[in-house]
Amino acid sequence: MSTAGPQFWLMKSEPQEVSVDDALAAPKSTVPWTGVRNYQARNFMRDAMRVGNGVLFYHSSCAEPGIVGIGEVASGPYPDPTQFDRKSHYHDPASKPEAPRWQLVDVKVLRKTRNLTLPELRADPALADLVVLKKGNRLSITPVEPRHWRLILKRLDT
DNA sequence: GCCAACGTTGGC
DNA sequence: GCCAACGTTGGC
Repeated sequence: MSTAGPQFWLMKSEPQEVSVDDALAAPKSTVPWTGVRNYQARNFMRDAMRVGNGVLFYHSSCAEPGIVGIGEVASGPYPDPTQFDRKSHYHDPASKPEAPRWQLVDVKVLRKTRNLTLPELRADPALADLVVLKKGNRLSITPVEPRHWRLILKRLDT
C-alpha cells in the first residue's frame, strides 16, 4: 500500500478539444489525458495519481466554464504519444522516445453532471480555498481536498 | 480581443 | 543564479 497522497483531482479540458460528451462517447468512456505541457501538472499524473482516484471533469476556455462530470483515474502513468507526433499541436521536438518528457494517465468518466459553473463555485464561501479558484491559478490539474470533493458532489446533486 | 498572472527561456 | 523578454492560460 502506497503512501496516501491526494485522492481527488480537478482536471481541466477544453470542450472544443475533448468535452465530457466526447469522453463519454469514447470506448469505456475513457480518454488519455493528452496535451499537458506543464511540469507541475505532469508530476501530479506521473507521481501522485492512483488508479481509482476521483476526478472532477472541468470545462475551461469556453462560454460557461465549470464542473461537468465525475470520473476516475483509470491507468497508471505512461508517455503522452502526442509529444512524438510531428503533426500534433502538442508535438515536443525536444522530447526523445528513450526519455519521454510528458506523461499522462487515462481518465474514465463515470457520469455527466449538470454544469456547476465557475461563478457558482466562486459564490460558495465553503469552497473559497479550492485550489482552482485561487487567484492567478492556471494549473490544468489541481488536487481537491476531501471536504471540497464531498461538498461539490452534494452541489452537483441539487 | 484584452489582460492579469504565471511559467519558461536564454543572455549575462 | 538573476531577471527581462516572451509565451501561455483562461476568465471576461
